[in-house]
Amino acid sequence: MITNSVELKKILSSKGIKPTYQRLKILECIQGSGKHLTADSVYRVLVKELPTISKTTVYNTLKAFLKKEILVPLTITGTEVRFDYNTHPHHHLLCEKCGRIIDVNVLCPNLHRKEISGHCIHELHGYFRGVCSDCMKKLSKH
Amino acid sequence: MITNSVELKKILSSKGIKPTYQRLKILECIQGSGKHLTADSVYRVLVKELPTISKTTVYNTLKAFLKKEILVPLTITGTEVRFDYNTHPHHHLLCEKCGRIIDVNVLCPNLHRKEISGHCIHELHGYFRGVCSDCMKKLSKH
DNA sequence: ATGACTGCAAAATATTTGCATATTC
DNA sequence: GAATATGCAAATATTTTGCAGTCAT
Repeated sequence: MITNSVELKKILSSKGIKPTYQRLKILECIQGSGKHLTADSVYRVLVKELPTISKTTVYNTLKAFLKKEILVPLTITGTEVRFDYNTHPHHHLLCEKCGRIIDVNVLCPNLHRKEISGHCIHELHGYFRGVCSDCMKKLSKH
Repeated sequence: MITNSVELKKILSSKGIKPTYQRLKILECIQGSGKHLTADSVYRVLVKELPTISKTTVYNTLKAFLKKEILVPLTITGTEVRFDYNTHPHHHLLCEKCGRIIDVNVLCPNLHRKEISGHCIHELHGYFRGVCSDCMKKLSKH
């Protein structure tokens, strides 16, 4: 990731979102982490250097980012939403051993379909459940 | 759906789950609905004819069914888990207009892969976001 | 009577809302 | 200074946990 604060500001402005300090920090946090953070984890990271930030602002902001399609929601665990910086479509793996969510690149013929049996398709979310390669290695040592 | 109470009882027994009255009712409710219910909607349906049933039992039971792979969790909205009676793997569509979750049958070459870049795959969940055919029809009338 | 199942109440977790204050153009 | 954004506190929604009572074998 080479995207810096100035570029993130441009992205927000181009989508009609005022690039306030909090909003920039929230976007920077998610795109810089390389992970799939929840609203709560974004809050916990930011509150260290920005002690006055509130969870409400984090939630408001993330919701706005979703609407403008700056972020994509990952709803894999079912009890929390994670946020993915919207680069290109890809699948995910939820590791049943360590709980991590890992990017997986697979070819999928359905990724760019616009219509399926009369339904209009906007996007495809695919995720696998299984055991990640790291956990597989640990298991095979025993 | 032709599966009846007797067959459901067999399914539970064969998976090592004691087929109590509550458990049978819960499974019957989900498999008979043809929909994708949440724990809360299962509870609200059952409490009408079984006023003493508790949400705790519904949650306990559904969790046990997941572990034994009698049901599959649908985690599409991100703030609630829906339950699908596990017949054969299929994709879903979340309609952005009406909010319904609809079964979609698509061919997917990744549905039966057991391994991807070192990760061990147990199952694939795929869902589309878009507008369902019913809502598309309504839209085109204007 | 032993172990598993059920259900109430309370806790924990995740998210939303109302409203007053603060910030920005 | 009008409009928008922020943040506190309280409310809501979903799920989990502790524990006591119940049921079936």
